[in-house]
Amino acid sequence: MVKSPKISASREPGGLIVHISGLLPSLSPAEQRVARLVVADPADAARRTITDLATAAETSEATVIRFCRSVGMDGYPQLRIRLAAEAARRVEPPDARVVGGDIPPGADLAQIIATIAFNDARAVEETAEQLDPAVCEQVVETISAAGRIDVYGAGASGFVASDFQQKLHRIGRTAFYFPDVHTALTSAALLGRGDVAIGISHTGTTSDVIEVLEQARSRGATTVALTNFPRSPITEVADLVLTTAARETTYRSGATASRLAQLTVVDCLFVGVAARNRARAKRALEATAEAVRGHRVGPGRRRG
Amino acid sequence: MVKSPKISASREPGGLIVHISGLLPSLSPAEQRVARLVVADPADAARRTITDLATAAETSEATVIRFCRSVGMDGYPQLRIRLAAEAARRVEPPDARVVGGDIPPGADLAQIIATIAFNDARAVEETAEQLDPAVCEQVVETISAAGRIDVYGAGASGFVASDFQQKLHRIGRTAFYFPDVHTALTSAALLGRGDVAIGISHTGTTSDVIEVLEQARSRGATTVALTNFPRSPITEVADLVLTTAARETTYRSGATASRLAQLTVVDCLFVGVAARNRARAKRALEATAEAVRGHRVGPGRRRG
DNA sequence: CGCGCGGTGAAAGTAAGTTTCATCCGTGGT
DNA sequence: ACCACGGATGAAACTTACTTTCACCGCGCG
Repeated sequence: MVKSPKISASREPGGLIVHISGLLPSLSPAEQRVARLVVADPADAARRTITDLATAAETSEATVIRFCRSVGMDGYPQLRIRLAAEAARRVEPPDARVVGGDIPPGADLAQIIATIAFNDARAVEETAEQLDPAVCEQVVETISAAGRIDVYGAGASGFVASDFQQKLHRIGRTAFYFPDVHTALTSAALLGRGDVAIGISHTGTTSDVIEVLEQARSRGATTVALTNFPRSPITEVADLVLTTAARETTYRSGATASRLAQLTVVDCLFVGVAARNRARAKRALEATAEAVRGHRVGPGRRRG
Repeated sequence: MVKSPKISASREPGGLIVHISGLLPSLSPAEQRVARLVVADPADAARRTITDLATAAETSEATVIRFCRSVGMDGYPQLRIRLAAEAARRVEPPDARVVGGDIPPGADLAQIIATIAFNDARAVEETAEQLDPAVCEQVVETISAAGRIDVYGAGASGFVASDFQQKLHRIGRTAFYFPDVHTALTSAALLGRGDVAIGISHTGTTSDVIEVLEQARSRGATTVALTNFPRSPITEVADLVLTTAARETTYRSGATASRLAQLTVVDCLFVGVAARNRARAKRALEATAEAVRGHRVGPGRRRG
């Protein structure tokens, strides 16, 4: 027997609610009561059980089912998930985050977290957007072919430098990092053609790093700079320049966003180098992972 | 009878999937099969009936229910609607980025950059979403009131630990970091009531860090853990637990995304502590900035 | 060697969703 | 005025989905 008209809602991309309210007048009174509840608060409706919803609409479960069919659903469960999905989508769009700016003086932790995360994520994304793949490619190539790699950085950028060094080392490249300027200078003096010196400085004005890069360059090494400012002094002593895109909020002198951006770049270079020789990199990584295995304890399942 | 620990997922605004993947290693094998299906395609899972899902995971309905409870849901229907909601939200733009997964073997630099940046940014955002402001608040408070702060971390997490130490130090808090386990243990043994020990470990299974935290705790210090896995061993020796939300691609053993996530958390804590006493923090920051001024060179800035 | 315990699925039990059907009520034809 | 008719509706039967219980298995530990 031919059942109800059944309006197709199978693919109502964004408009289940709209769809329902559209055919609201064509529904029977009892179904309308259900429909109104659903339209008024989809998320809430999705949470209810069919009996619950029926009671709320002062009707029977049967009517709710009929309503489901009327709007083109197979049954109640399907309606439920669609409603949940619908409700979730129509929540966020208008983003009310504290964009870009500083952290307001009276902010609570939740606000602080949202702001920082937003800026950090932003810095990462924007950095990626403005990174020049061609330059990256050259850097990757240079590193891959290098006899020795020195990574320089001071202060906050020192962590990044150190990190990069460690990463390269893990995939079997000969890389160094020096926390101390004198040692760094010494090392730079020993570089030569075919070697690489990478200087990291957010501001691009850190004289120590610039000086070391200069030294390295004068010895014939290829120099690479990673900075946030494309025309800062450090770029003048670098053969290849990579830039980050971070806008720091004044309150975070630690240069956090910039550091995340730097790490992202380092990461890209690292993966690029590793991808050059998958097999070798993989072997090296596995070996290093194996090495620390003894320092791991078993997975701590639920507390017994 | 006391049921399982039940990690709160009651309000996991955007991070159900993240939450689940964090809990993954602490689940039993059969539950892990279910979890993997769910994480792989939440929308699809939401469409399935419990029997269907159980079959797909080659297990019984009972296990699926157990899985629901393990991740903090009341039952299967609740999981279902949450998944539907989740899935609806994460319909990423038209973008066909290689999400979460590995970098394809033949990828060029541009692809690598896009993928990494996407995952990194994602890790930062998701971490922020699932961070519990209340716990952060407690940590901030503890740090603010602490006589001494020790930050521990090994390997990649060591950089983060070191970074945190340096940041705290810059705003005038007495903080230490030790690259060496023995020294760290020694230091931990000297901690007491009112002091804080912070242990950072992505996997939460680094025995060195756990050991040190344990030592610190036995001396009466408040212990804080920062890890990606809410039920890993490290959480058992921590009074306060903060979690990151990073899904690593296998090719990046360096745990990059996780490190960005960790840094974001560190940042939040740092700003939180600094905000506690704006004046003092500001003064300290200015003083430290002034100190390195001599190491900066001229024009530098922007397009100088 | 056996004791206990976590993990597991079969099966029993319960709740949710669906169908059936009798009733109600308004309508229009006689 | 009466009564057939048909749509709307909810009670109850029925089916399916979800949840709980329980016995078993395999494994680590004393």
